[in-house]
Parts: sequence; structure tokens; C-alpha cells
Amino acid sequence: MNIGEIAKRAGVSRSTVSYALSGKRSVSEETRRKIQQVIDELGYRPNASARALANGRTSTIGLVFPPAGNHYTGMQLDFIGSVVEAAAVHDYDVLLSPSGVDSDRSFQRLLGERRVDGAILMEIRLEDDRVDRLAELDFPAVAIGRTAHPENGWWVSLDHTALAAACVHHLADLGHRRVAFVNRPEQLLRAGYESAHRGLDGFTKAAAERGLTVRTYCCGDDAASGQACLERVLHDDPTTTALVTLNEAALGGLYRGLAKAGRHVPRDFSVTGVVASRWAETVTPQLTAADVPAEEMGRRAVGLLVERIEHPAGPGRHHLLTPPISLRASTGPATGTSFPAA
Amino acid sequence: MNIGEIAKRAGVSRSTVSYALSGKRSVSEETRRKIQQVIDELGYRPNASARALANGRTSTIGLVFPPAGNHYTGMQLDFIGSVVEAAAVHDYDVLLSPSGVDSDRSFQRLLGERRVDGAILMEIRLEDDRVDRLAELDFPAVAIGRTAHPENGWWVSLDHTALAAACVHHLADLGHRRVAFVNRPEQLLRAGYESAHRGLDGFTKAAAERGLTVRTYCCGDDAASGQACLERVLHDDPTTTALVTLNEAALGGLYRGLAKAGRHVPRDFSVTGVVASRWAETVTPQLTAADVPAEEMGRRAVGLLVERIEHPAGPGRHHLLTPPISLRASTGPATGTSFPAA
DNA sequence: TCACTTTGTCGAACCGGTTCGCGAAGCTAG
DNA sequence: CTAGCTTCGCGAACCGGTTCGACAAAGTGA
Repeated sequence: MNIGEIAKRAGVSRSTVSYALSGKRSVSEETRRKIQQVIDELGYRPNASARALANGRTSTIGLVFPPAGNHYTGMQLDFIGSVVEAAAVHDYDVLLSPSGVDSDRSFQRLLGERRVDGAILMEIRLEDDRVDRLAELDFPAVAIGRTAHPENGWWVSLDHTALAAACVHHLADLGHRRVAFVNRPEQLLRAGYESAHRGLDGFTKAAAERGLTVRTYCCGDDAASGQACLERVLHDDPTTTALVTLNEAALGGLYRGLAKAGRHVPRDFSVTGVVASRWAETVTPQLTAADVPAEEMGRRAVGLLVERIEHPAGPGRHHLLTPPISLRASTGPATGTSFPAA
Repeated sequence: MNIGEIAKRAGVSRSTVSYALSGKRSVSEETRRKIQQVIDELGYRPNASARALANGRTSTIGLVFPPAGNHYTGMQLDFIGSVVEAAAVHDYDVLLSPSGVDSDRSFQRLLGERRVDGAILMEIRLEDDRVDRLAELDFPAVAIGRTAHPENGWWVSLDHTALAAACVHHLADLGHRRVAFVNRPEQLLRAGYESAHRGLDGFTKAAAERGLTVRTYCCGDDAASGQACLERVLHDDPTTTALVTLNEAALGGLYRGLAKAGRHVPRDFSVTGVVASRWAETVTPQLTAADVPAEEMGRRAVGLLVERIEHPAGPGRHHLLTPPISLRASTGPATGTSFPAA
């Protein structure tokens, strides 16, 4: 069941079997056939650990998870799925690493113990020690998201600033003047999650530009929090007519809160935000939103990572994506407002 | 950066370092301290591949994905998350394996190349060659779901038969007489997915028992299919007053279809089924459903697997779960029907 | 004091691959 | 016929750990 056994049965040396398999040196057609025949008979497959030990490559990439949050959002799921699939195309496996409370432990496992050839990081913070450490070590890694200083990094990211701004402009164009912003949980904002910060930023600036009256909220990653948050929104300013959200998981709760308050979407109240399309299409009315192209982002992240692993050196590369807003059914003109011509 | 380097700097042999780390032989307090000090200074961590090669254990478990479906449902996500977390508790990493179209390839990688010590299988079919092959090889594996002949197997499963039946009884108790069943996609049913089959079975038998008039449907795993499916339901029998579904991803679409048809939930129409609680609570009105305890199932699956890996031999073990129906807001008495006393 | 166990350490072999240097055939060219 | 070049295969060393057998030093009991 090991290479020696194959060699013996094929009547050749171990090295010849190895070369026959890897093709790194020429092997006569005849012995190659003989070896292949024995391999097929025995169903032999080279041991991954031994191979990894010998040539220093594990053919595995690590996917590092959110350091917070015990449950995952739909978007994260989509990333995971697409990363796994893209990795398979490049002949890599994916090792999941829950960088739970002490992200150190899983880092040690992945890097210190050399379990992976490279890593993909999710849920990036503006000041992210994980990114910094990996950069220092020159360890092949690609972030999904970008830090405050992303210039020379390797990453794939949404332009949350632009997306949130686009949502504001969309609402302002529809005549909305009082708009709320529903962000990810406060804990994540405080921890410096980039999407929460940049989204908030883009929202705030664009709203100022358009002269809107706004309030911003943090909201837990679940339906109940969404509902509670919406109640606060309407309590704080009952004349609010629209909201922008980055919080996919709260969306159902926000809708429920609106229904309970008797606000019809989109007649009385418009909702938009940055959400994976699968979710945007699940709610009723379907959400007008900047669709997060999770599948593409995962694929691109893997592409960059594989390139970085296989051709080290070279400057940082990245992709900044700004998907357009998909018009669905959750936004409409503000009522009781003079509606500017389209 | 390897054990030899540590040995040299600590002035001992490689084997002593190894024993100091593993504790498998006694090492004097003094040398142990000296070794530890060097290790701390250099931040040394033993290479995982080398260790795996030497002792035949990778400390990794494989998580084998659905052989169909390019996108994942919320339930699957919850499984993944909980498996990863539970594995971390037992000091195992998780390797994801998309057993795409040719499940052979990933099987070869995981087992043939010995990348993992054991595997957890998801999306089990009644006749599942993956389960059979692993059983033949006596390879440590635990299924989430069970085949047609689960007697001596290792698995964690929901009793979909009982759960679907419970849903039927719940509706029948409320006076519903014409009930639809919305299953997973036809492709999965044909492929023999156990949850789809057993759920359908339980539904059909219980409905017969209660003398209900039923129709059963297959439905794609997305909102649009759900909406289309609901239109078919009402088209085929406009007097239908309730439905049971196993299809989490279609739920939003089903609700939308009902709204479009002017049926109010739960006044005009009741909806129930088997769904992860996170989803059940996202929709409005919140879904009365048998909550899939994904987190518990993942944890139990890992527990069984670790036990099987660490104490081979021993008979198959399993957990069959039948979570109760959580009463929420999506079911109510059938209108225009004499309502039996509670 | 001596035989016997215990404790602590070392060297060597091994896990299962990859890769390098060497040399035996077989060919070509002078 | 021989020098020089390929082609093909072999043995040995190596990757970085673990583990076994041996043995010296220290401790124990009679």
C-alpha cells in the first residue's frame, strides 16, 4: 500500500515509481505501463502527509473564520461554498479554522504547524493583527475585505463605502429625506470590522452630501434584533421613510417590524442595502439591494491565493468590486414629497 | 525551526525533545524547563505533516458535502459551523470536501491519500454508496442522516418520518382537511435523499391515518421555485388550507406566493414543516415548525466520530432525534370547519 | 557491599514519499 | 573503434517528526 510495495511488484525502484508518477524525469513507456498497471490493481494513492513532508507543500488552503459570532450569516456561507469549489478546481483542499476567541490557537495550528500552504481571511477589521502578522511573515494570504491601509496587500473586497453611498443616492433620488442606517452588531463595529465602518462612512457622507436627516443603528445578527431595531428607528423618528442596511440576518426582523408598525413596503417605507442576492430574493417584497457577489469574490480570492502560492514574490494584487444596485421591489418614491423627475 | 534545532540549542537529543513534548516518557524537570525555554524563544511548533507521517494520525476530519446542489441551505451552513466548532474542542481540524459530481475524486483525496482520520457525511441517500464503501473499509465515518438499513451504522439523524407526521397531526388537530406537502427538489428525491423520502413517507401515512386529502410537490431550493410551487398548489386545489414543507430555502417564496394569492397566514392558510429555527424566526409570521437542532447534531456527530477514531472496534452507535414542534405564528384553525375541542 | 530496579537520556530505525548524483546501456559522430 | 551524449534506472539522502532498545547513573533493599 506504499510506494515501496508498488516498486517491488513492478520490479523497479521506489524512485522510478515516483518519477513515473510525477513525470519529473523520463521513464520508458514500458516500465511506466507496468507501474501504472500495478497501481491500478492495488488502487494505490500516495500518502498526502509523506508527500507534504517531502516537498513542503500540503495542497491545502486555510479558510479563517470570523473571530466573533457563533452563527454564520448567509453571506459567509456563500463565501465558504465558493472558496471550496474554486479551490477544488486548482486541486487544493480547504481547511476550516474557527479563529474563535483566541485566534492565536488556530493561527498556530495553520501556520506554525504548516498545515496549509496559504490562507484566506474573512471578516477583516480596519486594524487587523491577523493581516499584519501574515504580511510580516510573508505568508501567502488573501483577505476577503481590506484593512485601513490596503495598498500593498492581497485582497478581494467590496467597496462598502461606495455601495452604501449608492443606496443613499438611490433613496434620495426617490425623494426620501429621513433615512436610517442599520449596521452590523455594535460589538463588531467596535472591534473595527471594515464593512461596518466603511458602510457607515459611505452612508454618512453621502447623506450629508444630499442633505438628508439620518440616524444610525447597530443591530444584532438575527431576526429578533432586527425587529427591535426597527421599533427603535420608528420610536426615535416616526417620520423616517427609508432605511439602508448591511445586516442580512436582521432583514427578516426589519420587515416584520415594519409590518407590525403598519408601514407597507415600499408604499410607506423603502428598504435597501447590501445583501447577497439569494437573501434579497427570499424576502417579500424582494429587496432592492447591491447584491454581494459572494461566489465571484470567493473565486477571485482563491485565484489570487493560488497565484501567490505558486509564484511567490511579486507585488500585492487585489480586486475592489462595486456591484450595481439591483432594482427589486422594496423601494419606491417617498410619499407626501414632491418627487423629482426621473 | 525543526526539532533537531531545538535539540541542539537545548543540548539534548531529538528524542528527548520529543518525549518532553509528548510526555510519553519521563524527562527530568531540569531538561524539560531548558527545552521549553528554547521552544518559547524560537516559537517552535512541530510540523503537522511530519507528525502525521510518523504516527499515522492527521488530527483532521473530513466533512463531505452534498453531491448535488451548487448552493447550500441555511441548515447545511449550521451543520458546518457546528461541526467545525465541535471538532476544535476535540483538537481536530476540519477539511471540507465538495463531493461534487464525481464524489470519487474527493473520496480518493480524503481516504486514499490519508488526509483525514475520519469523515462526516452530509445529505445521505437511502442507498448511499459512500456510506457502504466506508463501512466496507471500516473507515471511521459518521453520517448526518441514515440509509435504508441503518442498524449497525454510525449516524446522527432526524426522524423525518415522525417529524412530518407530527406536522400532519398538528394541522389535522387544527381542523385542516386538504393539505399540501412541499418537498426538496425532484432531482434529490429521485436520487434517493433520505430526508425527502422519509419526510414524504411520514406525511403520506399520517395523512391517510387522519383521512386528509393531500397533494405532494417537489420544489427547487430557492425562493422563485417556492413561489411557483405555491401557485401550482392553489391551482391544483384552491381549497387547500395548509402545507407542510421540508424545503427551507423555498420558504420565503411560499410565503410570497400566499401573499400574492391573497391568503393570509395563518388566518386563511397554515404553514408548518421541518426547518432550522433561525429561518423559522426570520419569516413573518414566524413559522410553527419542528426545529432542526443543527448545532446539537453537528456536535453529536463529531462526538461519535472522535470516539470511533480513538477507540476503534465496538458496535455502531447512533442518535435519532425527534425535536418537538415549536408553536409560533404560522398555523391556526382551519376556517369554515367545525373545530374539534383541544 | 552487591544485585536489582528505576530514572533519564541517547542513537538508530522508521513513517512514505521526493530528489540528487551516479552509472550502465544504447546512439551518434568523428 | 572510441569519445561523448542521451536515456533510463538505481541507491542513498533527506523532509521532520515518533518510538524502540540500550545503557549509564542514581536509588533501593538485603
